[in-house]
Amino acid sequence: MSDEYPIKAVHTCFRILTEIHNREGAGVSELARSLDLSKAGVHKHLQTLSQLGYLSRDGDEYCIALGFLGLGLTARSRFRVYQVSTSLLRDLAETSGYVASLSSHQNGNGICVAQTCANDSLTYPTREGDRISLHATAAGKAMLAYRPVEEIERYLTDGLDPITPKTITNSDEFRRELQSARDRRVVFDREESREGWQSVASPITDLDQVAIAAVSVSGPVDKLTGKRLEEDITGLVVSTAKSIENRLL
Amino acid sequence: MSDEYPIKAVHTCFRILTEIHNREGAGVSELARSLDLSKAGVHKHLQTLSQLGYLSRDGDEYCIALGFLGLGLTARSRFRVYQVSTSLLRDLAETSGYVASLSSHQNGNGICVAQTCANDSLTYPTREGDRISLHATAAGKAMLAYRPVEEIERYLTDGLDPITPKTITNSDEFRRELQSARDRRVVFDREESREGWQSVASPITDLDQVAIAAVSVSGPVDKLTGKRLEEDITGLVVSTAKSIENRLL
DNA sequence: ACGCATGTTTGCTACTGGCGAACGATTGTG
DNA sequence: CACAATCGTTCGCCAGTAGCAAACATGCGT
Repeated sequence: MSDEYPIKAVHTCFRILTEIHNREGAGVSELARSLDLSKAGVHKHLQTLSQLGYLSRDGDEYCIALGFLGLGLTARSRFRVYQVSTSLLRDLAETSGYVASLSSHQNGNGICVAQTCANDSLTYPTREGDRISLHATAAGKAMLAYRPVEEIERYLTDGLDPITPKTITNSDEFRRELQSARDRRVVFDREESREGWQSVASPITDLDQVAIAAVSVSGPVDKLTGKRLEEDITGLVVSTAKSIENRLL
Repeated sequence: MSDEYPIKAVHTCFRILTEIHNREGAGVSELARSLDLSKAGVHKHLQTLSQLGYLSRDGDEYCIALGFLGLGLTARSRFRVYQVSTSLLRDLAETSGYVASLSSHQNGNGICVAQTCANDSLTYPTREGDRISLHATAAGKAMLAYRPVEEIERYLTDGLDPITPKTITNSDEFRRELQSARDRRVVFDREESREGWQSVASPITDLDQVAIAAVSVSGPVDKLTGKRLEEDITGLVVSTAKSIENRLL
């Protein structure tokens, strides 16, 4: 399946794009160096992408342009889960007082689809559209727990990279974590993906009990005591996830 | 400049993507037919893009996937104009009672960057992220009017394609339209881009009086009388554009 | 059972993606 | 002020691949 990408040029094209995305703008030499490509080659790609309206020059570096906005927003609005969740997410953020997110599962990847903050002082590091790891985040674990066994095993063989010192990297421990997620329909993230932040998540499953998305609330460790997290907010998250599932029927 | 795109494969890759985007999902044969490519070639592209997470199979057709969401949203949030406009746009939509939009100019293209509707019953056909034509929309004309002369002339030579029966296609008439836009800092769109819809727009310019964006309000012809459009709403649009310009300093 | 649509796979070849090297333009450093 | 070290860009060039035609597999409606 994942021999190699059939069309190499497209692959390098998106390698360049994501590198620019991560660096929030970059120049030719910079990109050629970090992607191990020739300057000339990178330059050709940048020219092509600029002409097509997917990159724009901002001073001396290339930046992601608005050409992607339409693609990204229609991809999201096609999602029924997203459509029915927006109002519920807002409520969840306000009653919990922290950051409420909707994440989705697509092709073995987790993506934060929508996010609402209770107030502007909270600057949660994950943003809408960001990829989230399936093993280190609450939403990721919630989704992974409700996926077919073979998919879980395949994920485990790829290895559980440590993202913070508290990330679960032991396979057996991780399997227990998923089992507990299935038992209680809730998972926690205790600084496993971002130091200083913890979360609670609950899965959103289809009629076959396969996860398609997850709801989560995240807050800074110093403002969110264990008790409040594990009791009050946990209840809110689970009931929001349930409500969303009902709206999908 | 626009000899040909240096990297053809990337060009066809995005031709395929936009075709899927326009059709809101498509299959291999369908795409090969309308883009005049071989089925095998299209298939390779689709496989590559799927593996990279930019397409997903939904039943029997390929759809734009969430991989683009991150790219699109960061492109937008990088825009200072967007950042400072959101609250003002909301106010504009509410006080006018119709649809308020912020459009931007990038590489000779217009794009609707943000949009707020006063109420949900309004279903304005242009959505966030959509390309808008520079000669048939109010926002497009507002921006074009405040661009360098050579750019305007270049645009005129490409031809003013009629989009609706009321689209201005005569070069001289169009030049007069732009002049009037410069005189009053306001332009109208009277069903020139969408039948049944009209708009008012005012440009947002930088210190050199070059347009970088435009603010507009759109409403259905049967609910928006000429008087209200040309007086009350026009004033609101112009003052909103001015406020945004001030916030940019 | 057949015909016709689809998606997928297989060689094959002309073309092109990506390389190294060289060229100006800028920068900043001694 | 000149030198060194960047940067982005352009130029040929060759191996490798993008894209083709055609065959194959599969599913649908008649």
